[in-house]
Amino acid sequence: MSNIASGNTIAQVTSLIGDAARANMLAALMGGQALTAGELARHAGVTAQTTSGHLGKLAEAQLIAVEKQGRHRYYRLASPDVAHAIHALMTVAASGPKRHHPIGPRDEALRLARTCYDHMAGRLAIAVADALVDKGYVLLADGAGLVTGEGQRFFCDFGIDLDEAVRSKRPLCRTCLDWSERRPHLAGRLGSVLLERALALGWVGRAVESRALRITRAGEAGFTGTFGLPSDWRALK
Amino acid sequence: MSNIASGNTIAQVTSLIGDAARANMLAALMGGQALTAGELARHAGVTAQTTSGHLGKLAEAQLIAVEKQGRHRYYRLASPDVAHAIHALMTVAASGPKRHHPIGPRDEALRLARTCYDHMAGRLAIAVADALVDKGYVLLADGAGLVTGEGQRFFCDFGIDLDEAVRSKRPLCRTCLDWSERRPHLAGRLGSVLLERALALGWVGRAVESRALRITRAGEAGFTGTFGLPSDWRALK
DNA sequence: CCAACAATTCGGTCGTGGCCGAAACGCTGA
DNA sequence: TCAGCGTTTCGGCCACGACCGAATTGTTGG
Repeated sequence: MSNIASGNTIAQVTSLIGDAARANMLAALMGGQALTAGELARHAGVTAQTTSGHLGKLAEAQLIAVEKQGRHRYYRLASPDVAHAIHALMTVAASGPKRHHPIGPRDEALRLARTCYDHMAGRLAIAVADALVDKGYVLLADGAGLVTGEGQRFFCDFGIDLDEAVRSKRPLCRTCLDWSERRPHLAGRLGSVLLERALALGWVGRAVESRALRITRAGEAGFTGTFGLPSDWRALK
Repeated sequence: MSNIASGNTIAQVTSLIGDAARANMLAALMGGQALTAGELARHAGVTAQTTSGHLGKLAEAQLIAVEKQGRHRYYRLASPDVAHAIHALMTVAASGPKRHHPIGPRDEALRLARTCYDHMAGRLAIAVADALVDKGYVLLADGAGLVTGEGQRFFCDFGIDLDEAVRSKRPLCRTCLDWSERRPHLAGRLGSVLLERALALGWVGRAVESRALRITRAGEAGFTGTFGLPSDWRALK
C-alpha cells in the first residue's frame, strides 16, 4: 500500500483516455490541428451532447485546451506531453496481441504519410529518416538523434536554419517509433521544422478531416531529388 | 469517422491502466522488480480475488508478463514500451491541475531516490545528471543524451564499459523527465548500466516492498567524491 | 428580430465492470 | 498424507458512467 495516491492520479487521467469515444477524439487531435466539437463528434461516432460531456471532462483535466471562435469551439491537445503519452499508448496497443486490424483504404493513406502531432509520420517519414541516416546527415540511436556537421549544411541549404544548439553539436532531435510501421522516424525540433518547411514548399498538403498528408508532384520530385529517397520508397522494407 | 478502429484499440489497453487498482499495481511494477500477486494486492489495496482478476486481464493484454515459481507467481512489466507509456502518463498526471498531492514520509523517501523501471530517479538521479553535465561528460538536450570523449573515459574509470556505439559519437542515452521533481535525469542504456553499477558497488540498495533506493555510507561518499555532487544535493534547486 | 446552426445542460435509462464472500485448486514442507 | 498458504474461479451485488432525447444558450447571417 505504498503509493495509492500516485496510482489514483494516474488512473484519473488514464481512465479519461481509456474510453472508446474519447480515445477517438484524442487520436483525431493527434493530427496537430485544432478541431471543432462537431468534427470530434463525427470522429468519435457519438452524438453532439455526448461529445460535449467528454470534451468538458478532457478540458477540465487539462488534456485538451479550448479556444472559442465565433459559434465554434476549437479543441486541441493541451501540451506535447499529452501527445507523447498518447503516442506511447498507441505504440503499446499496436505491439500487443493481435487485435482487430482492419486496414481500410483510408488507413492505407495514413500509413503512407500523415502528421503525428507536429511532425511527419508514415512510410514517407521513415524513408526520409533512412535517407538522412544513409547520407550521414543525422545519427540515430537509442531514441535520440544527432545532426552532423554535414547535415547542418544540408539543412541550411534546404532552408532550415538550425540555431546554435546544433553548432555546439548537441542533439536536437529525437526519434519517434512509427505507430503503423514499427520503425523510427524523426521527431523533436528537427521533425517539427521539417514538416513546417515541407508544407511551406508545397511538397505535402494537409487533408481535410484526416491526419493524412497528400504528397504533391513537387514533393514527389523534391523528396526523391533533394533527399535522395529510393524510387521504391513507397514499398515497405 | 476516420480511425475508430485505432481509437478502440487504444482505448482497450488504456482502459486497463485507467483503473485505480490496476494503476497502482502497474505503478508498483515500475520499480523494475517482479512482484507476486499478493504483494500487488497489498499495493492496490484490494483483496486477492480481485487482484487475480486484474492480473489476468493485464497479462492477456500483454501489459505484464508472468513467471511461475513454486506457489508464487511473479509479475513484471511486459516490455520497456509499457514502462515508457506508464511513465508518460505519470508525467501528464503530475502536470495537470492540482490534484491531491498528499506527500507522506514514504513519498519523501521516493522523491529522494528510487528506481524508475531500469534506472535511477529522484533528486539523487537529478543531481547525478546535473553533475555529469557540469563536468562536460554528457550533453543533454531535447530528450536525448550524448556522451563526450571525456565522459567516455570517466565512465570507463568508473567501471562501465561503453561499447563502440559511444566511440562513434552516437547518442546512447535519453533523458527521462523526473515524475516528482519535473527535471530530467538519465535514462536509456546509460541510465540502466549506471544503476546496475551503483547496486554492484553497494552505493545504493533496493528497499523491500517499495521502489525507494537506500543510499549507503559508501554511496554517500562515492556520489559526492567520484561524481562531484555538491554537498547540498539533497535540497531541491 | 428571426431562422439556422453550433454547442451545452438536464434527466433518465441501461450496460459494463469492479468488488467481495465462498469455495476450489495447486504447491510445499512437515 | 495432511495442514497451510498463495492463487484462482464462481456467483451475485452494486455503483459508476456512457449514451441519447429534449430543451436551452449563444452566435451568425438574412
